[in-house]
Amino acid sequence: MVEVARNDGGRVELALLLRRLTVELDAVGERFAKPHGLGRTDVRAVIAIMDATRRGEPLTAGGLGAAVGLSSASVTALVDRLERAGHVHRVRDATDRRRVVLQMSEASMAAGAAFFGGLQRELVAAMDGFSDDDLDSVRRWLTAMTEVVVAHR
Amino acid sequence: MVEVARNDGGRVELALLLRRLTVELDAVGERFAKPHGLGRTDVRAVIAIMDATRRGEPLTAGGLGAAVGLSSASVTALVDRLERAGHVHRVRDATDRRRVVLQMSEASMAAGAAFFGGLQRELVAAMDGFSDDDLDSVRRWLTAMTEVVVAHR
DNA sequence: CCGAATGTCTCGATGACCGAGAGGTTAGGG
DNA sequence: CCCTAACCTCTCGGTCATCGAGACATTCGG
Repeated sequence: MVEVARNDGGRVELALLLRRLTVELDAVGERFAKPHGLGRTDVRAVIAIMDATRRGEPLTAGGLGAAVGLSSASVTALVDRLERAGHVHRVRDATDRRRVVLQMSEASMAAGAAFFGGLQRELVAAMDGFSDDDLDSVRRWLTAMTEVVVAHR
Repeated sequence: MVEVARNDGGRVELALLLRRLTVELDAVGERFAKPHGLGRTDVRAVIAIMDATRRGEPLTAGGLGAAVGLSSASVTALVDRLERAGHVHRVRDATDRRRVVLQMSEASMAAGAAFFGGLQRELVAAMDGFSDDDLDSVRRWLTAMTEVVVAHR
């Protein structure tokens, strides 16, 4: 690894920086989860539900399972946990009464917005020191890296 | 979120791109874990052991626990699993015989290098389309973002 | 109206994790 | 040389997240 870092123009270093950043972002997730009595999966679930709600396409139990990669049995247990903790409500869909749509509670929506929204604002603020050209480079880079990662099997 | 995206020069979009990328990188970890009979934690452990070994400071059981945030009991179980699967060996430290240092097996080292090294090569290759200035912008940005994330409590 | 498809939940089993504490090892002071 | 405190790892018992299989309710097409 180190020995490769000679004539690559620092490209390997960027890969390592990226890994470091993802590790730290992971840690942030845990710092959010702990005080709220949530586990890893629960945070992913909450984020998925909030994202879907914001998109105006509320998640169903099944959709949540697909989103976070859980079996139906696990989704039931997961939603039980989140509901018991007051983070989501189960609501029977009016048009298809087999389905259960998940709604975030006001309080949890606010808590999530405060935590992650706060982080996002800090990140955006830290971008003030960058020119539009800088940020455009970053955007293209992030897009390229994501494509590689998605394609990697 | 969307409504903030008007006059920020795409900064929020970058934050979302970053999140997308971390999610995909997470998925890569799982694609590595599954076929090798490993769990989430196991992969983190293997990476920690490989990193430490490369640094020339082999991890002990206790060090591994600190690195991945597990109790000593869990570390024992974790190392049991990895050892049973043939990924690591327990070796009593010669100078301090209380300690157990962990060594990756040749085979697993090779498998890890093939998988993650391969991904790294693809990432580096995808950076060919970027100028040195581009990459310098990216480097500064990654560094700045990491600082924000680390500082966020 | 009936059967197949669909969405969610229940049950029992498995495995990862933790807290408490046992057991062996080292270092330092009488 | 021994005793004790500190240290590192492992064992034990319990808790919780997850899964596979299948039950139950609902919808949809013929």
